[in-house]
Amino acid sequence: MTGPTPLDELPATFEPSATERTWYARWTADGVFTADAARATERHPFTIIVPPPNVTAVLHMGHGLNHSVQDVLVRWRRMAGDETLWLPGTDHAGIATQNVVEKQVAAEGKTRFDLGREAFVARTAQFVDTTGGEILNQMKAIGASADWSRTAYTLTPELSLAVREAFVRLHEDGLVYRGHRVIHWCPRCGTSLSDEEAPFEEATGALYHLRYPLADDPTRGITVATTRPETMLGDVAVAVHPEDERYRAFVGKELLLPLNNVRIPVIADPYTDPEFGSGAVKITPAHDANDFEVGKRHALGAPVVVDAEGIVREVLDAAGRVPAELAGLDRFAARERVVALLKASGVLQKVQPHEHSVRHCYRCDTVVEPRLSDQWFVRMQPLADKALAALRTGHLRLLPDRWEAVYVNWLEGIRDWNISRQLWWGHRIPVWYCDTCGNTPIVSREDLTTCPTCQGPVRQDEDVLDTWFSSWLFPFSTLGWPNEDAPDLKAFYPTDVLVTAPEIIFFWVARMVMAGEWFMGKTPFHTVYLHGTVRDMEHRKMSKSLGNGIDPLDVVRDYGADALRWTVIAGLGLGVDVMLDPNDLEKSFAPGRNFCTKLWNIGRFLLSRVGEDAVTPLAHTHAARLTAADRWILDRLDVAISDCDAALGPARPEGDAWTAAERPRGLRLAEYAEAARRFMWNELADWYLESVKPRLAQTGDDREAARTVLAHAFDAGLRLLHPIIPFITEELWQRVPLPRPSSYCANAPWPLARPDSARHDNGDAFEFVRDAVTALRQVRADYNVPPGQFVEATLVVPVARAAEFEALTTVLGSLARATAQVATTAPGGAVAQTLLRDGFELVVPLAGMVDLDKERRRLQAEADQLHAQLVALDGRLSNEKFTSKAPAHVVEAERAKAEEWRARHAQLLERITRLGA
RNA sequence: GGGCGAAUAGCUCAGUUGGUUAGAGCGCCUGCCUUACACGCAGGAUGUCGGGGGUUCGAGUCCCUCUUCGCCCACCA
Repeated sequence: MTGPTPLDELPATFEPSATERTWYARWTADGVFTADAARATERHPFTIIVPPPNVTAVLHMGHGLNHSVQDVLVRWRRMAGDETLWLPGTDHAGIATQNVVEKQVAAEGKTRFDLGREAFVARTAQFVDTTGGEILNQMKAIGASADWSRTAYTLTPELSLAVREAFVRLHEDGLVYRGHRVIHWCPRCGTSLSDEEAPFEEATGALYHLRYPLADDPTRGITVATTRPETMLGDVAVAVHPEDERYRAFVGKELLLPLNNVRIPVIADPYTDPEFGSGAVKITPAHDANDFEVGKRHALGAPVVVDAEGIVREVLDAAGRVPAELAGLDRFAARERVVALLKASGVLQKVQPHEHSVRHCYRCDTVVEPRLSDQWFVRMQPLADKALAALRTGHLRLLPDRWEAVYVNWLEGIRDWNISRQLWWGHRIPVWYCDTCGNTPIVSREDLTTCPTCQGPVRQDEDVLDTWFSSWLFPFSTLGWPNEDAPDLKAFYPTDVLVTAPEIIFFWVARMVMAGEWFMGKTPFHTVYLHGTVRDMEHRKMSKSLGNGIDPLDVVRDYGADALRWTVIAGLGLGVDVMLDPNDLEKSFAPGRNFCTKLWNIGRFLLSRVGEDAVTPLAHTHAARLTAADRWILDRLDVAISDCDAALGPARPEGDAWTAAERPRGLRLAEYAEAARRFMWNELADWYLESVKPRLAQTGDDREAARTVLAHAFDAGLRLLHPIIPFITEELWQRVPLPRPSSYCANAPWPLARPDSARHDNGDAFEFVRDAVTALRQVRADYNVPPGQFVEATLVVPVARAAEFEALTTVLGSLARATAQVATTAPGGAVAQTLLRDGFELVVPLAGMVDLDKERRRLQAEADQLHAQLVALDGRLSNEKFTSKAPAHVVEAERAKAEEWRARHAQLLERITRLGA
C-alpha cells in the first residue's frame, strides 16, 4: 500500500469517489460494523433493525433519508462505546414480487397458472436470487454501517421457522381463526387484502337511484340509492330503518328485482341511515361487508354474482340471477350495461354526482372488490391491549409524539387481521386438511403428509401469509427466535430505536410492538423515530409514477455520499418533510457538497500548518502555555460537544421506562448537525484558525501550543461530524498527527466535554477581540476603506488586563487589517467607532477617512432609537404591576438592561458632541 | 362524519415552562479571485409571527373564533 498523499499535494476540492471506496472496504474488512454478542454483556448494546425494503426494490430518496438517519444513530452509538448492531435485511414482499414475475411471465404470453405453483415459485426464487437484494449494495454506496454478516431475508429457513412458530402459537393461544366473510379483494392481483392494504382514495362517482316495484303491486315501489348498480343482481333484500315512517307499510312485503325478476323482501334494520339517499338500501351480502352483516342478522342468502377476476356471472347460489346479456362482462362494463338497461326500463330514477372514497389495492391501485370467502384472521384485541400498555407505561415512545395519538386511535379501534393471501409467493399457511376425517384444519409446526388421526392423505392450505406476518417478527426473528437461547437474541433484544416513516405505523410499527410483547414479553424498541417524507418543490411525494424522483446513486456519483447525507440530515427537523428539487440537483445538494469542500480545505490548510510531526497531546500541555484564543476555542468545543449530545440524546431511558422529562428529548438531527458545523466552520475555521496563523509561522513553545490546540479541536470536530459525513471525516482524521486511540475515526471514542472544574477560564478576552474585529470590519465597510489600507485602532481595557490584550493586538491586524494598540484610558478627539462592553472600548480615530456629517447622522439615529426604547423600558420598570408581579430575576434583568442602555446612550451623545468639535 | 397537525423573512424551518431589540440555512444586495477554500471571505437588507377577539404588568408562545392548507381514521349504501 502506498502512503497517503502529501498534504501540500492534496487537491483543492474533496474527491469523494475514491475515498468512499477505500474506506468502506477497509471498515468492512476490519469488521468495524460487526457486532459481538459476547461483548454486549460488558457494555450497553445498541440495536437498530432496518425496515426491510422489498427484496426487488431499488434505492430511492426515501431509503436515502431513512438509511442516513439510521446510520447517523448507529455510528454515534458505536463511537459512544455501545456494542452496536445495525441489522440489515430484505422482505420477500409477497404481492409486489409476485406481480413483477407475473409481468415477466405475461410478456411470454403465459399466466402463473400455465406454469403451475411449483415452477412459478421456483422462477420467482431464482429471480430474487439473481436480481434481488441489490438495494443492500446500494446502501453500502451511501455509507451504511450495517452488520452484513447478519443480513436477513424473510424467506430464509430461519425466518420461515419463526413465521410458522408464530402462527402455530397464536393458534394455540386462540388468536388465529378461520372466518367466512366479505373481505377486500384485488381482482388484478387475485388475492385478499387486509384493511391496511386497501386504502381509501377520494373519487367522484355517481349515486344511482333505482326504483324496485312491489311484487304484488308494480304501481308502488321503493327507490334505493347505490354507487354500484351492477351488484343489484345479487340483492337479497331492501333495508329501511325500523323507525322510518315512510317505509313502515312496506316492511315484510316483497319487491321484484329488475332485470332478473327475483323476489326480495323489505326488511327493517337499524343499519340503514334514513338521511342518506332515499332512506332505503339494497342489501347485497356477497359484495359488501355491511350488507353481509345485515344478511346474517336476517338469515338471508348471499348469492355471488361477481367472480374472482371481477367478471359478472352466476358464481354461487345465484342461479337465474344474471341475464345472459350481462354474463361475462367485466364489473365496470357490466355497470354501464346495467345502467343502460335500467334507464330503458324506467327503473333508473336519477343519477347524482357523488363524492366518496373507494378502496384501492395498495400494490396495483385496482379498485378493490368486496368478496365473500374463507380467510385466516388474527384476533387482534388481546395483542392491541399489550401494545397500548407499552406506550402508556412509557416503555415505548414515538417521536414526534403527535403520532402517539394516531397509534392509540388505531389500536383502540383495532379490527381483526386477515392474514391469508391467495398468492404463491410467501410463507405457505401451516394448515392441512384431511378429507377423510372431514374438513377440520390441522395446524402444525411440522409439514404433514398424512393425517395424524386416520393416516389418510392430507392437503396443505393453498394460501400464503400476508407479507407483514413475517415483518412483524423482524426484531426477534432476525436474532434467532424461536430459539430463546440464541446469543444474538439474548444480547440484542429488545432493540433500541426504530427509524421509519409514519405511513407504516399500522402496517408494521404497531404490529411489531404487538408481536414483541406477545412472543417476547417485551416491547421490541423503546423509541420509534418517525421522519418526514421526501417531497419535490410542489410538495408532492417523490414517486416512480410521478417521475419526480431522485436517484440517490446519481447524487452519490455527482456530489458524493457525504453531500447526500449532509443535505438530508442537516435539513431534518424532527418529523419535518424534506424538500428536494428533482429538476435541480445542484440547488438541492450543493450545500452538502460545499460544506464538504469547506471542511476539506480547513483540513488541508490546518494539517499543512500543523505539519506531520507528532503533536503534544493537550493533556500534556501546561495550562499556562494556552493563550486566550486557545482557551476560547477549547471552551467552544466543550459547548459544541454538549450541544451535540443534547440534540442527539438520551440514547435510552435512564431507568426501566421513559420519564416524562426524558420522553420528548433527543434525535434532533438537524440541531446536532448545525452544532457540529458551527463549531468547525464558524468558530474553528473563521476565528481560531485565522487568529492563530501568526503563531504558526514562528517556532517555539507558543507554536507547539497552537499546534496542539488545532489538532485537538480539529480531531474532536471530525469525530462530532463523522456520523453524518463518515467518508471525508475518516479521510481527514487519518492525517491528524495525534496518537490514535483506534484504527478508524469510525470506531474512535465520541468526544467528551471537559468537566466544569477544568473550565475555569473560557477565554473571554478573545470573545472581546472578536467583537472588536467585527466592529472594525463594520467601520471598514461603512466608510469604504480600501482592502489594502490599514486602520488604526486603540483597545481601551482595564489596567489589570493590559498585558493580556497586548498579545491579542496581532489578531486585529490579521483579521481586520488594523494596527492596534492597547491603552487604559480612551484617547480624545473624534472617533468613528466605540464599542462598550464591561469596561472595554475600541476606539478608531477618524484620521480623515470619515464623512463627519454622515457619521453624525448615523449616531444621532442610533441614539434616538435607543432613547425611545429606553423610555419604553423605564415606563415598564416604573409600572408597579410589573415590578410586583413579574419574577424577581426578570425585573432584575430589565433593570440591568436599562442601566446598560442609559450608559450607551450617554456615550453616543458624547461622541456626537466630539464630532461637532 | 370524527380526529390530528400546520400557518413566523422570497424559500425550508427553529423559537423549550408566557419575560432582552423574534433567529438559522438557502436565496437576495454590496465589496473582495486577501497564496486553505469564489463550492469561498467580509458587510448588508428583509417579518403588522394567517385574520379577529380575549386573559395578563407582559402573548409568536395561553384561551375563543374565523380563514387557508395538509395528514389520518370511519360500517361515505
